[in-house]
Amino acid sequence: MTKPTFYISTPIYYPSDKLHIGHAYCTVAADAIARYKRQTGYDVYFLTGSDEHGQKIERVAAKNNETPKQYVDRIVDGFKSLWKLLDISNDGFIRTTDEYHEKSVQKIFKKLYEQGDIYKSSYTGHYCTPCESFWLERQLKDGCCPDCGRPVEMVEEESYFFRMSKYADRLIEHIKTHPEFIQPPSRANEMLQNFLLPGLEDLCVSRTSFKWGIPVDFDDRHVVYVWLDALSNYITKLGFYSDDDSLYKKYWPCDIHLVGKEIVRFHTIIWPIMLMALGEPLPKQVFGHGWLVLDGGKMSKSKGNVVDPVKLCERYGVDAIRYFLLREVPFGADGVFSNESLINRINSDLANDLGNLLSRTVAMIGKYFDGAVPAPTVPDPAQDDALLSLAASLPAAVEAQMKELKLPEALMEIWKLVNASNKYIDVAAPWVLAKEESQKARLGTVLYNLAESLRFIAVLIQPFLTSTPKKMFEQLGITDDALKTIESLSSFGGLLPGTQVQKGDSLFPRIDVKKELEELEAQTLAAQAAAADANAAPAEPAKAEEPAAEEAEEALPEIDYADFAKLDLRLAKVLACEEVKRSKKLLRLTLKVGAEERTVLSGIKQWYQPEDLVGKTVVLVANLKPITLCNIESRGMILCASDEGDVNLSALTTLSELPDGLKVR
RNA sequence: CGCGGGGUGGAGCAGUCUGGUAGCUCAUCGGGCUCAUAACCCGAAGGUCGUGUGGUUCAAAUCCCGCCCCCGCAACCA
Repeated sequence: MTKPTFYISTPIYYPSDKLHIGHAYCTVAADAIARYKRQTGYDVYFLTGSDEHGQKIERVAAKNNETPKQYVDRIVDGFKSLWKLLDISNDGFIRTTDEYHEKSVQKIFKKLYEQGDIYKSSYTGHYCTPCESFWLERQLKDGCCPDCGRPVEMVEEESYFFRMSKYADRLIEHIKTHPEFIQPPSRANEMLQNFLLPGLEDLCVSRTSFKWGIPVDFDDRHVVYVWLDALSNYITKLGFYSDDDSLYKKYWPCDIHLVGKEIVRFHTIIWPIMLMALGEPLPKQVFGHGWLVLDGGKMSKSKGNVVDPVKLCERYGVDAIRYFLLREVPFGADGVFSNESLINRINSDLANDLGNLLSRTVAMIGKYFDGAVPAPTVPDPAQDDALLSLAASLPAAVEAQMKELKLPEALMEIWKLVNASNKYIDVAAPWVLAKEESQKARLGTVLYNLAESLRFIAVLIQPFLTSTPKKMFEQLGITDDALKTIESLSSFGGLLPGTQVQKGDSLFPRIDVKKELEELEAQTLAAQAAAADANAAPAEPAKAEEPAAEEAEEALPEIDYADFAKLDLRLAKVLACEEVKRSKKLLRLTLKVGAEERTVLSGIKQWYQPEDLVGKTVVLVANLKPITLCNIESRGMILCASDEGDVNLSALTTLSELPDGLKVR
């Protein structure tokens, strides 16, 4: 009989930076699921990888004086070594720069073009000429390029578009009839309400503004743009549209795409529509996991609070980190990361409960039976039943949780046996039995039950922790691989009496919380000081962080008077001012400019009450191209001054009262 | 009226769908034990379940309505 297949993927991560603990979380979770499925008899394919194209990479590489390829090679090596460190058991690693992928994507693009789902049109956006890049509205900083601080202009670029709207109805239908498709279910509502039901826009799928991407083979000025390239990885790695698509035939459709909640949208809208257009089956499930949130809020480079998984592993060990990630975060929701919660988790669950249990059990077998596991000859149902029946029911209990991808709950089930074993020791009191020679057989039974329970535990935690079960088997003296399988748990009593146990090191040394936190605090301070030094001294740029923004801050290029004269600046009187409903930022101002009245929107709700402004004279850029925001046309902008973080802001006005309409120059 | 999630003992969460004595982990306090990594086991204290003293009901954390606060997504700082 052939095994059923199971295909699981993580996102392919973007190598613009090193990976942080959030990426590690997703990949470790996928790994635990993959290992569990293998353990329970599936033929698993587990895929992860890297998404290597795009302008950002092109640019970061240039900053490092590397070619994009050199740069991604280096960073992706880092990805791979992190996964190795974390004992990730992926079967494949795809890089979007791999040749098979590029070829296959070109074929996909061509097919969609030929069948009319991709068409050529043009795209209008904010363009920064010196940087040669397009920016989204919200990326702009004070209306200027976030990279160099210079003004952007509206530019049209020829692009290919993917006709998503054509498949929207089918997708809506699919989501409604397949409740398991988007998990957790709240995400499905979000997608439906926010994107699908209001109507899909066609997606821009090519760019001419940069080169670092897969060329469109029939129009080489264009490069395939992000999603069509990246999402395809899930099938190109399996050989889709290649000479050998046997893996594709075997494993597709995917069982689970595990993704962060921020990219659920792309995986549940763009990706299925791409597959529909290709005439291929859709993945069975897209699971959006939550984030590891730091004490102070979201993890971000600018806050300087990014948690490096490598450092954590060095300090606490890989299994401790894996355990924390899998246990602490409710799957599908956000979880909080803090050093304190990490250390507490390690101490209580791993050191106190599990490590200590193994230690005391092995020690007693050593002490009372010279290290040979005794035979269970004298059962005492009153004491033993609770333990034995719990152990017997455990594999099914774990399965029930894993079926719903409830990883923390699965671990909690296993820990019930850990706790029950500790309690069993207390109830059976082996040290009392040891005092009476007549109780020796009963003592042996108690210790046997403990050792066997530990074997159950070791077997069941194998998907979650990787080195710990090995150490446990070693200390328990179990060498027969048959005793390490899930099948060997079908009955309690697989462990052979006479097995020689071996006292070893503590599984998880206990951490002194207070001392540890103090030390970490000191380290953080040192790191901050070092960072400050690095900023002050323009020495070797160890890593290309983001100094560019600051450099650009002071110096905009000189302009001629003629450039300035293009601005029509006017004094304007605020006749009326009201909040724009549905907007967090905008105030709607009615201005009198000489004989004229006009409506101007300004994003200053945060700083001004509407009544603060009425009657005031402000400076208006009168000949700015009108724009529609929140369905209101804004004709011009008023000038304000603000500090770096936009903490303080003030609208500009005049020192003495002057009539509105006057020219400012 | 954009969409969604959340507000439960000091901290983090479950319970809400299918109303019926408010549960778990950690921290605190008391006790037990000494095999073990000052670990383990037992017990206690601590909550008017955001709010209206709203509605339905014999009965509401749970269902309905209003309001407040937090967080994410989306959309707009011209």
